[in-house]
Amino acid sequence: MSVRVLIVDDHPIVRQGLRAALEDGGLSVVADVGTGERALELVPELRPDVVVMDLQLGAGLDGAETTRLLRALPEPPRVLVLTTYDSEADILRAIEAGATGYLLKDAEPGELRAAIATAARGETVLAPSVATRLVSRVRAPARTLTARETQVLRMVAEGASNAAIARELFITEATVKSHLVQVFAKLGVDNRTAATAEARRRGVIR
Amino acid sequence: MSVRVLIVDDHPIVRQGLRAALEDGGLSVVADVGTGERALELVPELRPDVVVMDLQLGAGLDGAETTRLLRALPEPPRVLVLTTYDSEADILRAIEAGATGYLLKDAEPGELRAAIATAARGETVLAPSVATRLVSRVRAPARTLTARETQVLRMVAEGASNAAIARELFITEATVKSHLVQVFAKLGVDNRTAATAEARRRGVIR
DNA sequence: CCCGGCCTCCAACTTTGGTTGGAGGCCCGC
DNA sequence: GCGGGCCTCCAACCAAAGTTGGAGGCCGGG
Repeated sequence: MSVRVLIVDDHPIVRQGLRAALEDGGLSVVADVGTGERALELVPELRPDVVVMDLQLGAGLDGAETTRLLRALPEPPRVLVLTTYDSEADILRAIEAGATGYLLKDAEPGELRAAIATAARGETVLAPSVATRLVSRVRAPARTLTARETQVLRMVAEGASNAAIARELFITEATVKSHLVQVFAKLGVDNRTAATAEARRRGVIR
Repeated sequence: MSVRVLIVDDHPIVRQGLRAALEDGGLSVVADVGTGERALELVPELRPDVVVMDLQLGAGLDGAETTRLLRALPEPPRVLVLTTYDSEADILRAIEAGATGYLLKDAEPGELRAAIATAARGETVLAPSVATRLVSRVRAPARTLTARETQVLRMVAEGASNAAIARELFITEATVKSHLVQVFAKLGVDNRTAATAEARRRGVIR
């Protein structure tokens, strides 16, 4: 019996392409939808084995959040993330939300079908570039930013001053500077603009 | 006789989706290719009326450059850009490269087919959000950055210091600061990190 | 229980960035 | 030929940002 798939992507063109690619390969596409909300409605009813999920879904629920909610259902489907970006932040969010796999949209239809079969069996499947990122993250002994540091960095990237950040977070400017010292050291830079550039490059912010 | 279309997109899934959407609508897809180079090879031979072009094409020629080269051919095809982003920089580059239209990938298949018909007649077709950006750009009396200002801003966004920028451009730091004063005023901000954030938001840098 | 990481804060200092109000040369279009 | 935009440069000042070398409280794991 063939694997039952539900497609979540906000682009109609991509939905149509996926459907064609999967049905050509003998898979059964039970539905294709454009929003996370719609996916949450249909999954309990249609019981797909695998949900193919885009991360960027326009307004409303995003792909990672939808994945988390789907995985919280009784007898949840496997979720295979299929997206354009391989930023570290996206990958980590998706995996920690419970995704069984992470593929990029430049995948060939054949790879994609193989990945769905693998995901249906509950085995993890990662695109090569995604795997590389994860491995290098494990190897590099986690010069990883803490939650607070990331939060501060994100505000810096928006153009906020230290004073503004302090106000918004109800801490002193001294503390903001302390966090930034850590951030600069971890990213190997020495000023805030370089930090946002490097963070973007590494994908810790988008 | 039906409109002849050639598809250029680096994602096989999207190519398949586009092909399905267009053929369902009675259009004739003469080929779909993944690179600009391949498009340049096939167009003189297949003579499509309209080329549907993604801007992001991975390695090699990008969509804007490919558009420019296609439009330089004898009896060139119309080029309809179909992409994910509506950044000002992308839009301007595409239009000035000779694109006849600019649509976003969240378009419905029906809209897309209508746009192709319009483009085939040589009329311009813009997605609403793209049109809005263009109009607001015309209305706002061109608080537009000069070449030099953009160059400096781009280096700022990379995290370069004023001193580093001065060195690289063979000008003094005073000049760099002068340019930045202009940039800040035009973008309505008062520091370099906010400037890069705003520039990114407006799509003047990516 | 104590160690380590995280978050908070401080003072005092140096450096960089940003502001103000200029100026001159160049080139283009009117 | 001249006005205007662009690019260049200057001095001097003020305001942020970044550095250094601390410290204390909290929490979770060994």
